[in-house]
Formats: sequence, C-alpha cells, structure tokens
Amino acid sequence: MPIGLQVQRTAKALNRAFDQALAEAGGSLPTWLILLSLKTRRWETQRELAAAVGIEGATLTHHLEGLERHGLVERSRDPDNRRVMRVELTGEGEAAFLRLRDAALKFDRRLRAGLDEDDVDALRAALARLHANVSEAGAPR
Amino acid sequence: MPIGLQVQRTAKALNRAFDQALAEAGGSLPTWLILLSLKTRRWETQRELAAAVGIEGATLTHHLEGLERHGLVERSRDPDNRRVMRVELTGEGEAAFLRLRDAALKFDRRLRAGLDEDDVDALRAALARLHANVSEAGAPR
DNA sequence: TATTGTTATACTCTATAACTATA
DNA sequence: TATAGTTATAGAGTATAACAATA
Repeated sequence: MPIGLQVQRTAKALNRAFDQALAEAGGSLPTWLILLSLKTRRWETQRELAAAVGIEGATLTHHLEGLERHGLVERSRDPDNRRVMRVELTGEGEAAFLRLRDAALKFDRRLRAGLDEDDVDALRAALARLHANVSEAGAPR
Repeated sequence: MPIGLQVQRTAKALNRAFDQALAEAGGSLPTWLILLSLKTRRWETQRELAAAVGIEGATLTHHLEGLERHGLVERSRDPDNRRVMRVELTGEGEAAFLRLRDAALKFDRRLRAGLDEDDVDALRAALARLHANVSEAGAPR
C-alpha cells in the first residue's frame, strides 16, 4: 500500500476520533487549534494567527465569529493601529481551553498506548520528514 | 507537542498536497479512493464499497453521481436482485484511474524521499498502532 | 497605495432522515 | 418487514473576490 494512502487513512481515523473527543468537550478541531494558538503566544495580526492555524484570514474570521458568539473570545481594535484586531480569551474561553486541553491530553495518552518513547520519537521524525517532503518543492503557487 | 497534534498537522499538509496532485490529474481524494476500491476488488453492494472508502451510503451516492456525470462509471441494476446497483468503470474511468494512479505513485515517491525501507516499515507499524488505538475501545456508539 | 480584516458567495465533503423500490 | 439505494436537506470547513477602513 502506498505510504501516502496509509497516512491518509490513519489521519482520517485519528481526525474523526479526535473530533469526537473534542466535541464531547464542547469544541471542534479548528476551535481547539485557534484557542491553543491564542494561548501559546501573542499574535500581531489575525493573519499571522490564521497562518499558524493553517487557514485563510477569511476562514479565521468565520471561526472567530463563532467563538465570539459563544462568549469565548473578545475582539477589540488596537488603538495604536486601528486596522488591527486584538483577540483575547474571556474567562469562559479560558475554561473552554482547559476542557479541550484535557480532552487533547487524554486523547494523546490513548494514542500512545503500546508505543514507547523510542517509537514515538521515531514516529515524530518520520512525520517531520513527510511533512518536509510535501512542504518543500512540490507546493508551488 | 502532543503526538496527535503532529499527526494532525502532518496529515493536513499531506492531504492538501495530495489533493493538489490529484486535482492536477483531474481527480480528488474521494474519487481516487472510489476508483481505487472499484479496481481493487468487486463489491457486492454500494454500502460495502462505501464502508471500504470510509463514508456513508448517501455520501457515496453523491460521489457516484458525479463520477457518472463525468462518464467515469456506469451503474446498472443487478438482474438477480434489482435492489442492488452494479457499478462499473467505463473506458474513460479506466483512463482516469491510470492517470490518478500515476499521480499517486509519483506523490508516494516524493513522500518517501529521505526515508529508507526500515524507516518506512517503522512508520507503517507506528501508524497501524495509532490507527488501532483510536479504532478499538474509544469509538463507541 | 498597501495593509487588515470583513462580507458575500460558493464549493466540497460529509451526514441524517425520510423515502422508493424491491425482496 | 428488511434491505439497497436515493433524495432532500443541512452543516462544517474551507476558499476566493470584492469591499471598507485605516495607514
């Protein structure tokens, strides 16, 4: 079987299972990635944040609207540069982040079952290699 | 970084790159998986085929409609059991399959760059482990 | 003019529920 | 009644293009 096919199938299964785990904690994959990125560091612009999550700016706007509607983030214009929006977690957003983090950590433990440290390290290295192989040359445009 | 997150990110990058490679060959991931399944073996029912591809029957109908509209497959009722649809590749479907297969093989070579046989085998084993870990217990309902 | 973000729109993939036709 | 598949509908995620506001 082509290795790409196996990665794809595994990823599909993982994504579905992870999505379900996040849904049970009241989230989804994109919202988790966005909350995680917001907690990990401070972004100068929404576009930077979008790039970190791997989506377009307009798509991020769409998700941020949802997060704002649910009271998880607040957006305000930067007084120094009113084109820029500042995105911040609310208290409820923090709580949601913690819930989703727990779900993610629990999922990770489940994922690691039967793999020792060396296995995981080797897996990481192989994944990084695959990632590099598709990111490099062949992604023109 | 959680291993799940890394798999997810790698998978996203791979899926996008693979989708692009398939699009350049005139296909998409679901159509490729369906054509591949049709060539790999004969399925008794569409539902079996859907399960092999990892989608619901209604979703498969949707894709088969598209494939039929583009002249890649033909569907006819099984005379022995008129509830059952038989799905067959047309000549054009065969040609599309070959084009997509070439694209998939080319993609796979690109993916394997910098990995030797042992690396690939280890990767396969780790992926199988991850797949099993999410398929087993934690997928109730 | 260039940059930041939003709006409008649409596409793809997916699913569930109700339905048709066969058995 | 049960099974195979379709239709109708919807929702999530994504993108592009046109736009408004700001610099």
